[in-house]
Amino acid sequence: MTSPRNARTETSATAADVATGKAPDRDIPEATVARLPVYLRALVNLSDRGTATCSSGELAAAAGVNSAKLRKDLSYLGSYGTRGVGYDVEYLRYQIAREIGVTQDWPVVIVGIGNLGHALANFSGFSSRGFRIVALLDADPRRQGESVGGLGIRPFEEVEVLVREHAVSIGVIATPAPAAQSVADRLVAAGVTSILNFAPTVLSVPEGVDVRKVDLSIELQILAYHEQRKSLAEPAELDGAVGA
Amino acid sequence: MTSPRNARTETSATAADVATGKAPDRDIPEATVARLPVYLRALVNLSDRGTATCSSGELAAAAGVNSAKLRKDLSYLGSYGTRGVGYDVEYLRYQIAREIGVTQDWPVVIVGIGNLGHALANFSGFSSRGFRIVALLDADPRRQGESVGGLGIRPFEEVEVLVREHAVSIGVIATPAPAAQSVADRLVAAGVTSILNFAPTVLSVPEGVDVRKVDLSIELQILAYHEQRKSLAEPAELDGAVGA
DNA sequence: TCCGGTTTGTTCTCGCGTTCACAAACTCTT
DNA sequence: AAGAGTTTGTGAACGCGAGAACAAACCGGA
Repeated sequence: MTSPRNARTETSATAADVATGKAPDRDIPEATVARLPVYLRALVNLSDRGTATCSSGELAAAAGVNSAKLRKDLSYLGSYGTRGVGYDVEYLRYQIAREIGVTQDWPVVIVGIGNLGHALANFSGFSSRGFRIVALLDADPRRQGESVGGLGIRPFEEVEVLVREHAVSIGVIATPAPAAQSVADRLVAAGVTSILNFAPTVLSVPEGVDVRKVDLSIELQILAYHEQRKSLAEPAELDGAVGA
Repeated sequence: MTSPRNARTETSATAADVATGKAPDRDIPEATVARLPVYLRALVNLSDRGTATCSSGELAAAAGVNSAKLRKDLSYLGSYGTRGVGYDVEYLRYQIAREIGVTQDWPVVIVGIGNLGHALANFSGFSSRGFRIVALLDADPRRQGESVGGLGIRPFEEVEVLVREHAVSIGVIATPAPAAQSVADRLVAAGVTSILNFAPTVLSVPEGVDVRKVDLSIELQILAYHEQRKSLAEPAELDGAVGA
């Protein structure tokens, strides 16, 4: 798809927008940004299934959201639908991918190749979505040299060289919690400006650096809270086991 | 001082109050619930370091949030602080743990013992926080029998027996995306009412079942979006309107 | 006991996000 | 060509959460 402009109306977006791939708006709400990848995946699924067009209701169902919310989200990107018809799957898919930035390749380094790091290095969902793992780093000499997913584990000391060499701007931290902050500091110093942190600790980074946190135990604890609420609200099975 | 919370129920919550020590209210905002585990971890760290009391400012800094937000969050649980002094670390830690529900043990099953499942099974953050992995399930016969973290991998067919036997209410799905929905259906049918889903797909579950999603590639895509914004914004600032 | 310093708990305001509802716009049939 | 049927895009209302600001409460010293 070198020129994915199908039937585009000349109403809203200027011709230069589509030609150069420039985004129409500059301010997309964070909540919308977080949902765009979900829409993108739903569109890829529809595309693989051979669907050419879809309505907002169908896409919303596939993405697991409200259709009104989906339409409003898409409206921040531009008017890519056709009233009375719906959305062209391929066209919308390309537009969202371009907006997110996954039409280009993002080199990524992973630091901390323990159990989780292994899983991340082997995770196909990264490479299939515009992310290319260019280096695996670990401070433990016993792990260095080992090969995971066709990539050798390098000493963490090489982080500056590798980040510069591959122009890496996104780093993944999968180290134990005590090491995470110093790893983050070194990543930032090397030039990384976005960090995905799996270590269960709060990272402090300078202004301009984005950090997203994935905390497995926190997710479970949130579930536990609601689970506890359920069992307290409906003590159907256990009778009167209240009180400690 | 009087506690007319949201004068909602005429049945005062003081009944359970006396039993459990101070069973609080019924309506804690979701945003607060999501932060309670963070506070809990910060308190555990403080406790390990031997700190006896802390102010809202200190705890907020350790948790990476605003101090006003922290105090407001804690106020939903009750008045566990002392004005002019701060919070007793051990006491507040217990109160939050009890509120979340991690003072009791939560049996958990993990389905799909691939790379990620292995990492989850070995993840110490689960067992150290009230979650006990009671079964590892996989549909692949070649994986069955293998032992991970001292626990054998069982056939997925045994899910009903294992869930009933251990009274499991929380399940973790780490299967490939195509299998996730059927696994979820079977988990729910077996009695699981909370699911932590790592598969990159939208799960549909009946009313009353909680699902939380952890999607690694989505997190990276959100970072990529902001990263793209940075690289688009910065070069333009140095020299206006660089021609394409 | 009284006073100054400190910190919590709460109220108020503001902005963001969600949802409803509907006009605009498109297709299809007659 | 016109009307009926769909579906998008968006304006407006509403609810929730974030943050500032302040009174109430507590401790320690004199």
